[in-house]
Amino acid sequence: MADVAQLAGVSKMTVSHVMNGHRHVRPETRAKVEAAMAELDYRPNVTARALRRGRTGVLGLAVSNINMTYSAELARAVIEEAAKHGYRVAVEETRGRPEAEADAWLRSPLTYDGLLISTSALHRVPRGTLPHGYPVVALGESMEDPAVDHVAMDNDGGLGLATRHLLGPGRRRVAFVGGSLAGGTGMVVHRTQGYVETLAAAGIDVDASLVVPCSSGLDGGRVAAAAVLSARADGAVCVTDTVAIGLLRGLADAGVRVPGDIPVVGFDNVKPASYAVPSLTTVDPNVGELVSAAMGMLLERMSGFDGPGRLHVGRCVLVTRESTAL
Amino acid sequence: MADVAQLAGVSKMTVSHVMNGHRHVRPETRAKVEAAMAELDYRPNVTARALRRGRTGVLGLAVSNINMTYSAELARAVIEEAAKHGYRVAVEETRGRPEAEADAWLRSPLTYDGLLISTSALHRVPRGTLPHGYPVVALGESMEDPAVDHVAMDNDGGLGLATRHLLGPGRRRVAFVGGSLAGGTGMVVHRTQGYVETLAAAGIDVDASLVVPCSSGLDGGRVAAAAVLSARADGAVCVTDTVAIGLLRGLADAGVRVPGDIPVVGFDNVKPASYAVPSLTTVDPNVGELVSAAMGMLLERMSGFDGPGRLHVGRCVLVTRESTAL
DNA sequence: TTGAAAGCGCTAACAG
DNA sequence: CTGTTAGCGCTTTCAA
Repeated sequence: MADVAQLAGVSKMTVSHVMNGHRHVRPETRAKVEAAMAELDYRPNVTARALRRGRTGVLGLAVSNINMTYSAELARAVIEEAAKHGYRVAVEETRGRPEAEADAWLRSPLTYDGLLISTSALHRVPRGTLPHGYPVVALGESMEDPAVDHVAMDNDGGLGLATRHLLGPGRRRVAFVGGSLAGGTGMVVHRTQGYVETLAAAGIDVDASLVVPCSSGLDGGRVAAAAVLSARADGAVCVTDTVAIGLLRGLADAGVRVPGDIPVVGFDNVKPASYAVPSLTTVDPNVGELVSAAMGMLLERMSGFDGPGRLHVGRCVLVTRESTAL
Repeated sequence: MADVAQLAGVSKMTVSHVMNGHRHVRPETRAKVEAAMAELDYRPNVTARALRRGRTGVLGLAVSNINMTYSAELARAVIEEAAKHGYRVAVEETRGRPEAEADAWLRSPLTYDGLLISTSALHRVPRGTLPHGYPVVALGESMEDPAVDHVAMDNDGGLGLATRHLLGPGRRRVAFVGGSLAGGTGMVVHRTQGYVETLAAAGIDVDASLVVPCSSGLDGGRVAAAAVLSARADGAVCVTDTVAIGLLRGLADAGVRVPGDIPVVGFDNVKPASYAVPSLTTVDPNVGELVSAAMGMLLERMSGFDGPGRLHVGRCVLVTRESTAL
């Protein structure tokens, strides 16, 4: 920058103002500066700028698994919402690893003006580890840290919608694929709870063999098909669309027809759900609305709001498609 | 940091060394410093550190569309490869707008120690706009900027594999879905070229109605189904797996059986391809190998290599599955 | 084993 | 309309 200033015969300040348009510069001066910048192929050092300004214009988004469709769609929504407010977004992946990893990640983020975290392992992060006094909003499951703003979907209620949709005339053996009666991520716990409560309300005892745990990817659902069949399920609710799409594949492997033999419901209303064969009935958590709520909270934190953590819970809607069309 | 130093009764330097382990500190001194850091909930300012050190330990990855499965899987591969070398990765989305790609490239320079760009619109960025002398590797299609390292897949050859796989006894009307005879992104141009060349080698004239342009998402493929059918195609190669999965859905809508009526092939060997119903035959570009080549080049650039741009082209392999099992 | 000084590249605040 | 001064928070260099 000093070189540019010297070549243009002005001070560094003038160069700075030409770059930022922060004040009026005489056209000839501006032209000289711009010529010098071009001549020297000058590029501002954004690190120095950030240090001086105290802000970067970039928000961070932490997701546990960047190639899960849900994360990717969430990222897209966050990027669009942030752009409306003039911010860029950088996405980082935490791999959903517990304490150590999340903690290490959380110690470093001061490059970002604010941070959105959507990670499944966060419920295991010791309370107080999160950087209070630094703008953070947790997206997704509760971390049980009351000092941090949370935006959650209504996992419990959403899974209730899905389960009730399947429970019907003569159908009482609805499986829950990807659920767990023995704990797990916050998301799994809450969705399992929704399943259990809904069965209870319908007067059905939970048959543990119908709660089929599985890994969170496509593969988890595919593998789970065997257990679903051997439990003689007459319907299947899945913990996520990804698991559901895997299950569709697993059922196809076994020659089972969907919805004819077993209707299937997912959760998340991710785009591929409507392109699956058969297209997937699912629970739409309204991510756009969640993201805009989260962004609102984050911006408030960034402009100095320092109150206690708040909680926003979205509302879910059932979207019916072929996989439950009987 | 000054506060910590004062509370611990030492100089800022000692605090710095306790943090970084750069030199020996007497255990009692270290303990005092650590106590002070905990007491004050001290968090180092990574921006200041980066400014002083001249490096951040973070690499940038620019993708045009973060919720395309391919981008997400690429990101995952890059993150893992970078981790092997001690780097974190931040992913940014450019939405395929040339300005945004140039922007990520031009403005991020000193935030990231190096930058990988997976481009679709970059071929439209004016040559010379790009910051030479800053570590950059382009992943994917050529930008025709010979000063920049490129790592590309063999789009042309890969599409040849796919097309030849379908051309066979009595099958001469193989469509190319998502292709374009009129230009487009570098990727589309190269894959179309592979299609055209392969037909030529088989002595078949290109029927323009069999080259069906479409948007790049699932929807593009779904919508394209109608054109494929009305062109009386007897097989379909798709520009990407995503388009292919959309096409499967579109054909299912029309009651057309795959592979019975029309076998389908994709490109990218993205994970959902093997979970589609029917599972999708596709071209595997070997992303892992491409990423490791790109990372190698990037690390060389980061350690000062300043030679002319290099080109690495990977090799593709056909993976056959149900969608072409006759 | 510890400290003091200098400065990374930039911009806010105050002149002129 | 333009320049000067000071300093963001940290680490490198040199000195003790």
